[in-house]
Amino acid sequence: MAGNYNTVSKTKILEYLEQNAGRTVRAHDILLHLHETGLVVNVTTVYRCLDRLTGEGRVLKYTAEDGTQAVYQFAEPEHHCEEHLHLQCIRCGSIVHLDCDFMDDLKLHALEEHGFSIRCKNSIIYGLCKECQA
Amino acid sequence: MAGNYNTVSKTKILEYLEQNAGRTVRAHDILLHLHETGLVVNVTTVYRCLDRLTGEGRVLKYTAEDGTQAVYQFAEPEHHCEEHLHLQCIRCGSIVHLDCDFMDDLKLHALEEHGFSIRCKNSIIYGLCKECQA
DNA sequence: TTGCGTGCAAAGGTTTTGCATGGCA
DNA sequence: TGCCATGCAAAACCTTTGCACGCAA
Repeated sequence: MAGNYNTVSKTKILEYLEQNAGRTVRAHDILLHLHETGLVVNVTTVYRCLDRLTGEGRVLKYTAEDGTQAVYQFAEPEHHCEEHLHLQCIRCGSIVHLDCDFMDDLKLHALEEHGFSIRCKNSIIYGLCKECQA
Repeated sequence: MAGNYNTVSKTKILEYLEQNAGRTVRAHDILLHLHETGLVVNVTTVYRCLDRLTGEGRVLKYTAEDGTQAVYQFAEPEHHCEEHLHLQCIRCGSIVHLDCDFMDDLKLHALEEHGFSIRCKNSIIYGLCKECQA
């Protein structure tokens, strides 16, 4: 089974994602960070670790607003990120978790009024956060 | 100013998008369709026409669920697609317009409770449509 | 005639794959 | 020891760019 081994690369990548839990990061950011801390890994390894972490549900994968590359976000275990939507600021990249009662209203409305069953995985709503609306 | 000229390519591309208004299509789909109808155009032209149409607000651009490529959708002029979110079925690709009063509630909730100002452009929520929930 | 649109070829960027080697348990 | 993870190089893939030519208005 994949993802069984806890290697240095995988651990360090998850740590970095956890430190940046409030935003999304690109594969390139991770690579740069690892190199800065003295851990020389290959891009391929970064992608493969991210795949495993995504498969384990410990990391969420989205697409950057420009659509040119994938971005990754730490999935805080106790936050149940698979069950609510995320809002991302197009200026600073910060993430807002829509983990409130309104999320239930939204799911219910989509289902009852539009016959649509929302899957939060991969979904992302863009906009501007409080700080960036100036 | 860009987009002034109404060329055959641009017209045919918009027609195809209008015929498929209920779903999103990829640049490759457009190219294939044009070739099938006997109009031989280059991929570059397809991308450039799509850019102009997107700039004019006549076409919406998203990212496919897998994040590997861009998808395009006809923006029905009278529907004000810039003002509401869209739900897309991950099985059949069909699009549901969230153009109802609930959309106002959602915008208001995001703003008042999370300080977040939603931009519908590029945003897409994935899930399963009525027909595909079986 | 002016300037935008197009085709072609090439490059750009991110992500994936094959194969041999290295490392975890 | 057995299997998974990694590095390296190359490929795949979508998309963009430069330049010369063609076409719309």
